[in-house]
Amino acid sequence: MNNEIIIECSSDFSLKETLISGQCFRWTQKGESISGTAFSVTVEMYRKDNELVIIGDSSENAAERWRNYLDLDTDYASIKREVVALEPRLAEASNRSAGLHILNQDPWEALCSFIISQNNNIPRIRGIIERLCELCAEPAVNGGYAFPTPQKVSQLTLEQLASIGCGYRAPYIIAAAQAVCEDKISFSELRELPIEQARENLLSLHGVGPKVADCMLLYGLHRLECFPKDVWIKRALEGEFKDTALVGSPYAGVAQQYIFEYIRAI
DNA sequence: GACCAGGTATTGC
DNA sequence: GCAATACATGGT
Repeated sequence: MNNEIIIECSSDFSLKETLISGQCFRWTQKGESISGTAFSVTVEMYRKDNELVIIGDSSENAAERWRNYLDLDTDYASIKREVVALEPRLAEASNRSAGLHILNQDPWEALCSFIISQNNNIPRIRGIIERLCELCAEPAVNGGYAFPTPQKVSQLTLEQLASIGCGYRAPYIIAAAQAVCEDKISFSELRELPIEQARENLLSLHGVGPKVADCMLLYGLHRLECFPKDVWIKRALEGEFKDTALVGSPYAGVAQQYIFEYIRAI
């Protein structure tokens, strides 16, 4: 394992806050390093002062790819200042999540993962996703499995999906996969459309409601204005962040992540 | 054994 | 339109 990439990055980035957070489900912390799979490549990453070390990806554009995935070129310090200015009660939560970035995940993986997430808990979501990958994805470079393509998923039977424990969500998963295959859902379109239209588009999928649509747009297409409201966030909006001005701001999604991690940690 | 989890579809008023 | 309810599953 000598294919080591070194990426310069500022102190304003935290691997742990970013990858061990509710926005993704396939990363695991082992001591000081974090390992997982994205773009069909399995890597291990750790932080060393102002350098990020990534082990396991020997492809030519590896550094650029991970730089983009981890969103290292976005100025989160200024985003944080902006949302805290708008909502002073966010000061503590944003400090606790210091260095959290919103990933540039594969949009299909985000859509599928958050369909699975509905009325479900995080450990179980992770388990279902891993079993889905083992069931029908290609082996990843450097071990483990890729995330399965929509083509592969669309061909699964309800029985196969039942066998990995995804419960009543099985038909939703197949419907979403088919919609992507048939280009009824186009991620390149969703990336460009005004947010309300992008949302409408996703809501046409059976099994995708407002929360999953917002998660898909925020985590899969980096639409940072989306503010997914799950049970935890709704609780926060009733209590500690009652009548917040955050919803509707251009970086509401980043604030949402701060609040999500904060509320859950209490 | 009831209750909960990064909700949604369906039904009934 | 809005409030209730069923839905699979596994953990507490």
